[in-house]
Amino acid sequence: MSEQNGNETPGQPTGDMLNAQLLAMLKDWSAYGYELVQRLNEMGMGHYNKGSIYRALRQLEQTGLVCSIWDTSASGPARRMYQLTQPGLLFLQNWLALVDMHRDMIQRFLDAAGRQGNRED
Amino acid sequence: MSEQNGNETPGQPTGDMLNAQLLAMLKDWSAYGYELVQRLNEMGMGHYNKGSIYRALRQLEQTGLVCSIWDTSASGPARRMYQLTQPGLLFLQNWLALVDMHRDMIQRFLDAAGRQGNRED
DNA sequence: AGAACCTAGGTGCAATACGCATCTAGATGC
DNA sequence: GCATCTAGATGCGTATTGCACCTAGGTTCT
Repeated sequence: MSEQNGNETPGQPTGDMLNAQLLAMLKDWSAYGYELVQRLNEMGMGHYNKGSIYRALRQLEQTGLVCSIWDTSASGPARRMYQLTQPGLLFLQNWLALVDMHRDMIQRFLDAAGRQGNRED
Repeated sequence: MSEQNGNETPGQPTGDMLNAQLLAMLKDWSAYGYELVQRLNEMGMGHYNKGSIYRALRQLEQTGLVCSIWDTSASGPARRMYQLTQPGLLFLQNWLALVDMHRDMIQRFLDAAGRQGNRED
């Protein structure tokens, strides 16, 4: 994942986080890479890298979480259409559970008002 | 972030995700690396890599999200004690907001019952 | 004493992941 | 022809990562 950029702002989601976003977007309808790149950027959560997304999709296919076919029906360059697979859906559910744990854990620590000293730095 | 391992299981959190876990654990009390390694592994969310955790802590210090001092008061090898800084707390809050967006986005896609075809793959 | 083990932090290296720029190629418009 | 948009992909230098290994203080057992 992209690390800090010198301040306190988290970087863009990459790795499993980006994978999960992509899989989620493929849940109920096929899509192709170019489309996903645009939709991710429209969705506001930071601006994504084309190269990383295309490569993430190819890797998701290699590991069987999505599958793809070439779509030449539309005019213009051929599109590689992706679909979520069953393992992909499983991954997504596992990921959601893990993110929930992560989120709750952080929330718990943030909520726990300084029980010893509450140093202000 | 660690990628797939050939099945549908997400890898261990690394990158910003690991950073957030570490920062959260430092919220209200200082701790040292060895301790954090053990506590992370006890907390169940996968088993973490010693090297990655020590390096993450050093990098968090470089970017100012934590600070550290050597603690030689206890017996045994010296411990590098870490504390969360104000920027670190800010990072944590920003991260939580970002994770919430990520989580909600995935949840939204998972909940949206197949609105077109609902292919079972 | 010294061997074995635990704590604590760290490094070296190969493999992977990433951002950025660039490339190919079809289609459309001028 | 030439510019531009769509669509996918790659090359390359850097950053991260996992794994194994190393240093060093301390305790326990023999």
